[in-house]
Amino acid sequence: MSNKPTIHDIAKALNIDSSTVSRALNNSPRVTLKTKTKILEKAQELGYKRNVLASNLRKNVTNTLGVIVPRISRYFFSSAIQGIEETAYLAGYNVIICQSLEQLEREQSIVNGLVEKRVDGMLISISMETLNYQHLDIVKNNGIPLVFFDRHCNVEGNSNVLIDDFKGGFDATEHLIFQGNKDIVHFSGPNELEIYKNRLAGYKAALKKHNLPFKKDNIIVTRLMEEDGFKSMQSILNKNDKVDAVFSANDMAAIGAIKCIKECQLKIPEDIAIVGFSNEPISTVIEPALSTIDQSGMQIGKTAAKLILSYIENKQIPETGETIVLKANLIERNSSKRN
Amino acid sequence: MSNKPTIHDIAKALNIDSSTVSRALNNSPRVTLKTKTKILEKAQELGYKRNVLASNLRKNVTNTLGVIVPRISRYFFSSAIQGIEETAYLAGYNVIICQSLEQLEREQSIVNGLVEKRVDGMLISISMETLNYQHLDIVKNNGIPLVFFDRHCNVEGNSNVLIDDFKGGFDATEHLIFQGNKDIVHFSGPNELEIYKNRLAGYKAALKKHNLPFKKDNIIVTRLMEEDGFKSMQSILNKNDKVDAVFSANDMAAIGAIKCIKECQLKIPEDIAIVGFSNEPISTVIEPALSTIDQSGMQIGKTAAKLILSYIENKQIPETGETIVLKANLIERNSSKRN
DNA sequence: TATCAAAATACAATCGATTGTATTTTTACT
DNA sequence: AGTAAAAATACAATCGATTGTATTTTGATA
Repeated sequence: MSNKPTIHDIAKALNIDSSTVSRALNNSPRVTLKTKTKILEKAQELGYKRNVLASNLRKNVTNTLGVIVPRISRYFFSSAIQGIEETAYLAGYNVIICQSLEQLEREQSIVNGLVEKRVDGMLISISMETLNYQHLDIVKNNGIPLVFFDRHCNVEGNSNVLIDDFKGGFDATEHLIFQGNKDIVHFSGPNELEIYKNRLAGYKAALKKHNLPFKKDNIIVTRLMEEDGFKSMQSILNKNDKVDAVFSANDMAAIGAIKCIKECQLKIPEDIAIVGFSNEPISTVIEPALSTIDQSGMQIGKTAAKLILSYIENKQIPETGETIVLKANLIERNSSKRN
Repeated sequence: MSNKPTIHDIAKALNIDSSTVSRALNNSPRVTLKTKTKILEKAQELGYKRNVLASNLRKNVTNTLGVIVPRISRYFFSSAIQGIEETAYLAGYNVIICQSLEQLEREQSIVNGLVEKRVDGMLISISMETLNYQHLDIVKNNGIPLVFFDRHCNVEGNSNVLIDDFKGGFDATEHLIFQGNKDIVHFSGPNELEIYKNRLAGYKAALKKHNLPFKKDNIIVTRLMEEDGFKSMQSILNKNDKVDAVFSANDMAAIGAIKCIKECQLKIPEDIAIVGFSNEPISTVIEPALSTIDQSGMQIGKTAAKLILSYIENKQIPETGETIVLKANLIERNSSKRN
């Protein structure tokens, strides 16, 4: 089929055995230096390239990580992927990227595909539709290390790399309270997802600490797209004139809200103050600049990659998972700072 | 090593040959329906999963595309990757993503790695340092189809998916001229890159058409990061008070320029009008909203993926490459529209 | 020089699926 | 029933590298 030289060609040319060639190319101490150089020269001469497929089959590894995210083009995820790729590259691993597009069914089929492809490890940030986790059992059953990042599930024994969503939610809300706001709406995401649960819990805790009443009506659950934020804001402005602040569980919805408020000729933060979550680049550009919780996708990605690489290299997944929680810091900008 | 069932286990259990099992699982017409169902049932019973590594070795394919971009987290690239992934997924392919981080050396090593890994096809948007292309020869030499997208190189026989950079540059510049601007600066990127050459050429052509003089000093070449745009704008404001508009070869630099202009208390577009390039989401959020050339990463990605998949499926790379040029349309926003 | 341990290399099985060819079984027709 | 053609299945090599074991070679020592 192809004319690519193999170790057998090298062996034949030098009248030695292919096992010796293989060992020489892998720099095994079992081959004498003289033979090694002879073999390396011949390999060079023939333009030999190792067939990774054959090697992988024999060794049952792929030097590949599988990564599943809801959507690659979301800044948070693309920067997480960037961190994963950089870390994996340094360790000699490649990264297969897949996107669930927030669909459970697709996530399931991707998981199966990656297991079939024998990735050495898997990193996942689950979709908004992922409310049960059976489709992930297959990963563990096949002995493939699995690390969740950001969007995880609350299951004992999993390994996760997260940011401190509770503290983020708490700080964001408390900051709004410090600025004198009393009636704070929270834009939340699907509340089956841990991250949104925890941000909401932080919000509640801050209200409680400062003796502000928790109103069920002040929680608006959507998918937190920009349009969702816009519409949510519209409905607030239509029915309740007491709301003086919004804590949005992500930046995109916050930006939708800002656009809505500006269209209504209201002032930010004087009429409505806003805090977002994620510190996407866009948050420094909108006017007023959006206060938000800094969540470095890059750092999460790097941490998650390091964690899974450690499992792979040690050939052992800890029985009880590890969870690494990264700091989430409030960045105060003009969308919430009253003078 | 592992206890995973193979076709041999199925064969043994049914007292037939493994070749028949293989054919049955691949739905070959050479196996009778009765045997097929028997085999499928047994496979199900044993929890058989095909070993893709073995299959790949034998068939010498990987069902994997390699993608190289300068940086994953740039919106244009992440949306191109999104398009590539979606298209590849539908065709049953996975996508390995690598980033050159604008470094030639790293790009070289990535290319070698992907060739070694035997990807079935490769998509690349070259780095800013990529001024010669020898490291790409190995791709063709190994019979791997290669498609450039966006950042390509001007080499006969390559296949490319591009947008119409010349027209984009021309339209952006002419639009500024129509708005009454007479002294238009152009922020350009490394002029070895075709895309920047072409955008510049479009700029020049528009000036010429409208009998405006081309001034060498009005071309500022940087890497077009946001800081570059900021600094370039600073130096313009410091030395030349006649400049009335900027056409930036990307949005990030344009945004840097806008920030600089606003800091200097000048008005956009009254004092300086600005047009960017790419239509990144951020361009709708900045104030004033940035006029720009719409360049859908998603569409470029999808088109490029379709093109390379066609080469792979047809097992033939056209001798003389194909180049697909997608439309680039001007979007007029407030950063350039004078009333 | 003979002997033995150590070093270097060869042998051969293996990873698991695929596929061209050979053989057996079935089917159809005289 | 006998035979040829067609269908189904079995055999065996192959993809290319890896690795445990066996064999040969080297070299040191008596």
